Amino acid sequence: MDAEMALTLLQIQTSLREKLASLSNDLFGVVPEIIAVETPPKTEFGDLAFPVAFELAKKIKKATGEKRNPREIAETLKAEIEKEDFIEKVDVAGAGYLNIFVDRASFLPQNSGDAVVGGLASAPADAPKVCVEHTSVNPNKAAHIGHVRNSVLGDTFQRILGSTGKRVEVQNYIDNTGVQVADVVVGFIYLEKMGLGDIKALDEKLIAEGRSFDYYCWDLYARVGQEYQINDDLKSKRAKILHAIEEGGNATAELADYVATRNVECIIATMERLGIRYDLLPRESEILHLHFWDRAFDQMKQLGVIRYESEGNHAGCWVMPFDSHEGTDDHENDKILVRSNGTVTYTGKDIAYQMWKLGILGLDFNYRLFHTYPDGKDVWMTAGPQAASLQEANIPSFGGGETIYNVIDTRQSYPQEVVKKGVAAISPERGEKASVHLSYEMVALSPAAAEELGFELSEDDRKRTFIEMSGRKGLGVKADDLIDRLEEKALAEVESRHAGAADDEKHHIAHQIAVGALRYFLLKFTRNTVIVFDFAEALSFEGETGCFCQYSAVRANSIFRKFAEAGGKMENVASAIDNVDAVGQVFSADDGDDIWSLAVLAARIEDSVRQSAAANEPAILAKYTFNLAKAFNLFYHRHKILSEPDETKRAVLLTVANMARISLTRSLELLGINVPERM
RNA sequence: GCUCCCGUAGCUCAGCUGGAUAGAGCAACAGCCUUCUAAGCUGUGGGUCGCAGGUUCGAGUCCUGCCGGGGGCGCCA
Repeated sequence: MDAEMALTLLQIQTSLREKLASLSNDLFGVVPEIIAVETPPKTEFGDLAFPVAFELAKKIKKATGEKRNPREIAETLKAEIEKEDFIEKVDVAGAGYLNIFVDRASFLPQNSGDAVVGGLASAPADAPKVCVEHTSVNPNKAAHIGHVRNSVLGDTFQRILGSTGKRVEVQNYIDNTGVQVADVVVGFIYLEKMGLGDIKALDEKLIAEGRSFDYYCWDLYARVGQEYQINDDLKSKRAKILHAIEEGGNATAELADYVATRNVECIIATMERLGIRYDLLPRESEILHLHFWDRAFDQMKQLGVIRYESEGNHAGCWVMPFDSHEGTDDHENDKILVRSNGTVTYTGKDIAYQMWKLGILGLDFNYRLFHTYPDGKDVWMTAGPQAASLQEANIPSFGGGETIYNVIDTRQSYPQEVVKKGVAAISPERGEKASVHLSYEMVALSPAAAEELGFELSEDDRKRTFIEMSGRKGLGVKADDLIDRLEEKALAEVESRHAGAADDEKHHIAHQIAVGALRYFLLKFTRNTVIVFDFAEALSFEGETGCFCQYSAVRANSIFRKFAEAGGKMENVASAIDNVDAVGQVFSADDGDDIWSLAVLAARIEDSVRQSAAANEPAILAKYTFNLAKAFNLFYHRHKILSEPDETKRAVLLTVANMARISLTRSLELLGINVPERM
């Protein structure tokens, strides 16, 4: 097969778009801004559909006043388009659709095997870098299911970007000097009466008992929250503790650092269970101690993007003028970055951090190796000024991304808007498009789920459609608990199917199924849908689930295992499908459309990934994956592949099944879901 | 009060920059395991796309208003 002649579906699509644009210009003297392409609702309608004639009719009328029939326009285009040799035929359908039928017999060998995902490639070393920040759980407690939505979205999006040729750096911001950490520190010092030594001893005791530090902190944080309500004295301690932590270089800060770091370790371990990893953990303490804010502040003052207020409500503050956002009439729209007492707001610090991410701050962190994953991948953490002299030789270069994606829930869209506008004001040439807020809705609990967790609800709460999780109240589904339950349930299923398998293997499979279930569950919803968590739904392995997709891929693999065991050779299959006439006959038979529909769906993976990347919406890829799995299951039931007597047809069935499993495996991989050996 | 998002089958959700007969899963009912794994497949029922106007050859999708639900609006983070 001539490699230069091989065309992927997306290339065919692009080529037709270009052709249609020039034809429009040549034949009608107008060019639509965009040539829309659709997927026809049924295989009988073709493989690609262009509603371009409607658009042209509109344009022509506007330009000349002449009313043209879309069908007639489509007929004119059809005659030209049909000349392309990768096209079998073109139909004009409906009111004027241009339906394209790809030449199946020549498409198949060109896109068989790994070629079906050939358009997806990892980034070359000199590719532009983008940064994705996700997870960013306050390091004062265990991660809950809401945090996992963030991490799974970010991790999946990161994988998607990578497959479109971007070099991706994943950051997990650690707010180690914030109020949430301070709250737990207040709990340790004033409620538990513990010092650093006591906490370390507690930590060892917990490990010995098989309990985890982040769970302990989860409960302690909730206790502190409760206590604050009735104990003003305790609450007054918080400000002092917070100040000591921010300042650093004292016993309280040391204690806080231990607590925060242990929680980070626990959270990283939780995420690692789900296949989620990071390149860098930037910490707030370094942003403070390396004076990132001061640098950002200087730049903003120099450029005049912020203003000192000498009178009014904000007298004594430095503010960023911000007039286009939603706000109350009672408050001016300007965003305060430096308070009248001289302290910096969170948004101020965030602007400095965003500037660093974009490479426009003019300062860098120091770094230290934080952790190495079992396969050798390193995670780095930022380090303070004292680390400057002992910087390791081979520290990767961090930050300085072309585009920065911040995965943060939608409730923070206002401060994110300020950050974006702020850095765009500092660097107009990069502009607002360099900062993307990948927002998503929260994961809430159904009243039933909250009660299942043992929380007592008021009458009013019970009537609500959902109840927000709250770390402060200790209300939430902890990530590790849910993963444990999923693994347990999956293990029971594996036991019942493969009782004879080794324990290691059974556990491994159960783990893969659990991860698939959880990740798919969180990815199938679009970002702006509130997920009302329901145990039954989250624990399901049937229907639209990760498990369903995995099962489909496992079945496909099993066909090829059997095929190889019987001495089958894929080379023979490849040469059999080079027979264009015979393959053409298979596709023109009664079930030809049916077989082709799976091949063409498998070939749509690249388009799906690109759509997903362009819309910043992993759910698009999740839906595609499920549809492909479903289509394969249907194919599997309709066609007896290995026992097919006709040699060419068998080769076609095997080729199409192979395309489907390669595509399915790849799209699952992009969702962070592995295909088990057996299920 | 200002502002953003949502309202699609009994339930939970898709519906690609306006396009073909509005789809999927769950739940319900009826079928399919001597044949590549039944965590599967097939079939049936189920819809005034919140309501009312408007733009368009064409509206679940765009515009306006209203109703209902949620978020945001701090010298918190």
